[in-house]
Amino acid sequence: MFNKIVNMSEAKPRSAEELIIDSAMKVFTRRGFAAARMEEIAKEAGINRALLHYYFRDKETMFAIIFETRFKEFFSGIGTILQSEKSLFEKIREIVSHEINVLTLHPDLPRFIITEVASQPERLIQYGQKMGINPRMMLAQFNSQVEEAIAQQRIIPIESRQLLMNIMSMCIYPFVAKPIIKTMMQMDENSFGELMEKRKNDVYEFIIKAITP
Amino acid sequence: MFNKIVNMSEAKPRSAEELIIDSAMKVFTRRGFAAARMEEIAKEAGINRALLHYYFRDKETMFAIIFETRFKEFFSGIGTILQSEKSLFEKIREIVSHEINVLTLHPDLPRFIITEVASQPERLIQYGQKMGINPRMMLAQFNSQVEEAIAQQRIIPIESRQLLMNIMSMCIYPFVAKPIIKTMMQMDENSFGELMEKRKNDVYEFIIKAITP
DNA sequence: GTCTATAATGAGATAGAC
DNA sequence: GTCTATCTCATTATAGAC
Repeated sequence: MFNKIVNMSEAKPRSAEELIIDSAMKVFTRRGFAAARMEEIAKEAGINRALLHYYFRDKETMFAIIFETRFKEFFSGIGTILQSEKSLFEKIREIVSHEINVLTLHPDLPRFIITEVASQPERLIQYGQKMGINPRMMLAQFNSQVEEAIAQQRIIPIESRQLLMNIMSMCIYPFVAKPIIKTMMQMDENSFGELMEKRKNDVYEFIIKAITP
Repeated sequence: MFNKIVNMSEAKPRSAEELIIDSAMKVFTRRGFAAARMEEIAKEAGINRALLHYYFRDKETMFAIIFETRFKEFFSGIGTILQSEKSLFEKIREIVSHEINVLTLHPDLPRFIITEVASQPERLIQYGQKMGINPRMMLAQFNSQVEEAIAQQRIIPIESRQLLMNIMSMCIYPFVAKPIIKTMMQMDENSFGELMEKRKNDVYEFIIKAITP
């Protein structure tokens, strides 16, 4: 019990395994698989290179674990929202604020997923079905919701795929291109953060204005 | 003269140097700097590995040449349009169709630029000024154009940075995430192409609808 | 479990023949 | 100019002491 209290005020002592996972997450995300160095992972974890191989057989194995985690972070939220029972407009609001919230915390998540999927597209199908993601269903539901809204003239005619692409693009791209945007628009970390915070509402209103009759 | 005619019907015989450049372009773009292999570049050019070093000192040098070319492809078009004397609406239409046209021809261009800039942000400034790109001016002009349109109530109040981000996002992101989108939406190369062709108009109208009072 | 030392390999770069 | 053979080095992976 005394220990518990001490641990609450101190930084919790993490196992080597946890330290490695955390470090690998950072390094793989920052550099991508090919440019990541086992040395850098070990260093950031504060342990020896050989220990990486003790816990995880090799680089590929480590990467697979990291990729799966990040893959979930990237897809599970949006999947849940798309499949929920919310109304179309509510869904759009939720997607926008959820995406921008998550990506504010993990700005380099989408670039990581995108580059690694591009370099090995099999992974998308492999991990997708491994964690029970069914794009067909997700999209079908969104699609019929859009069709219905069009039929009832609550929104103007628009193809649901284009609408979904618009929504996702406006949320995700600014983070994918963050280094470019920051430089071009001469923003520091803070002003970028503020712009994204404000963007949650701006993008939502932009979309609603675009699709409302 | 006879030779000329023959050459016109045959594939033009390209110099080793050109073959290497073409191949390097493909391989670096496909894999990124870190994962690109000199072996693969040589193979695709149909020549020997040593010859790469004869024409271009080393991997870094080769990459710099490729990167500069692709950097221009990515930025010069948009730069020219932003700085032109066109009206705001014309500008938006031009940006959208120009971007989608270029990226249809070079779908993996933005992913390449983005990953390589992310891994070495100095390059952005370095190459940017090397080819006389001045983001401040480009954005300032677009900004005042937006402000003016707002003042004259031709468009609703909107922050120009957000508007520009929306435009660029909707054009570029679908190509950045192409492998993901194709899989999720179960499209083949053709249907993706058709969707993008249609997108030129869809995105333009989406934006206009969103900003018109 | 964690380290040091070392092996094994992969990949970039150079030397030198033709 | 173009190739084969070789060198060098960085990096992953393993063996074995503690």
